[in-house]
Amino acid sequence: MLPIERKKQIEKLICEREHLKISELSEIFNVSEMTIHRDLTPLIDEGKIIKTFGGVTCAQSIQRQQQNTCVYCYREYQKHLAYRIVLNNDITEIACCAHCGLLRYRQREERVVQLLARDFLRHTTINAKKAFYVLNTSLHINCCQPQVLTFEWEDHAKKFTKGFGGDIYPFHEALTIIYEQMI
Amino acid sequence: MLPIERKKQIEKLICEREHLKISELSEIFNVSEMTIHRDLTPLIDEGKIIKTFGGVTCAQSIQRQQQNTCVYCYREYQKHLAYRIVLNNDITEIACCAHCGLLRYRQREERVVQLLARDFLRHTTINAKKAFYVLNTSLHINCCQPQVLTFEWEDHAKKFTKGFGGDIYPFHEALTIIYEQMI
DNA sequence: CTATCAATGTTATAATATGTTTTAAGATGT
DNA sequence: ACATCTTAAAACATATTATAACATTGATAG
Repeated sequence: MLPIERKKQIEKLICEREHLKISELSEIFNVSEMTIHRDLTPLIDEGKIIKTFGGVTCAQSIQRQQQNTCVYCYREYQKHLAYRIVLNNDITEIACCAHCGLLRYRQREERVVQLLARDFLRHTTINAKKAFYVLNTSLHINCCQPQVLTFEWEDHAKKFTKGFGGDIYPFHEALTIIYEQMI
Repeated sequence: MLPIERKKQIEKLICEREHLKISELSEIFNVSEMTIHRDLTPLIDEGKIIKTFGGVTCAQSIQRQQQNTCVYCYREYQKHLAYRIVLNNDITEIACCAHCGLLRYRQREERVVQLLARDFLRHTTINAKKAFYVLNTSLHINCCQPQVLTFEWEDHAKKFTKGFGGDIYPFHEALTIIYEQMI
């Protein structure tokens, strides 16, 4: 295997597994640990990985551990479902989905200056207060229950429920319903 | 074999295999490594290949891997629409959407060992050959035209088209239709 | 026939990659 | 805080590959 191939694969492996020992990489590619150290140097310089004693960690995954968990349920969130709550001290809280986002909103209500959701189909960022909330649909997305989907346009929400069923609510109604279902 | 013929074949080989050693090329064409070096010089000058110690790499494949761009249309791709083509040399090519993925599949067909898509609604990774392809729907997702959406289950595809319109096809039919629409 | 040229091979030297050994630094347990 | 173990980094040695210079071959024109 060419050195450049190995270097690429090392980078890929680290990102996939998040953590790896130098000794493991040495065995995988059948080269000495010194060679692995040398392969890693440019990746460290570029900030792609972080080296700790005995191993390496993907720089992104470190961020993820610190930042990518839902502020309400502590689940890891996916970008396309994320619900963002901007507070009056410029801090943004991120919930894993509209379900958690609505519940968190109730807790923080008086400090919230902005509320952002994602359009379920187009993944565009939208104003969560003007969004249309679909509950009780037959499509399950493997996030929190009772499930809540957000749409920018009522038209899309209607077309969606035509096929997948469910009920459409504006922001405040969805807020009340979810809250009542959780107590 | 004529020198010019060998040079052409070297270029082709490098693009196919992505990586190649000088020593391998030397054996394949039964000429000295020095001759291979000389053959490669113009390709390097043209920027078609990148030479590293001991071998050569196809320039395109390096750029693509680094930049998160579609292997077919060179657009930056989004994870939830990505279409992945795993080749028999363990290299994975990534297209920005099913549209580009299908067209790329045609080019690489005999070398493809696996084909992965994402379920449009649930974002789960699915077998692209068993997926259901929705064309001509009214929902536009700001990727390549003619637009192609992939679903794991026919049921979901049907429910989707009930609201948003469009036609459902299995893999091979979608492949043919997209190809014919692009010529 | 031989001068010339292009293509290729050969050899010597330089550059790069890798491994090994030694020394320094960090982790761990008492 | 110290002893011990593990890992990192530096220095050196070795192996591999690249490059440049020169040699060989074969074709062609004069």
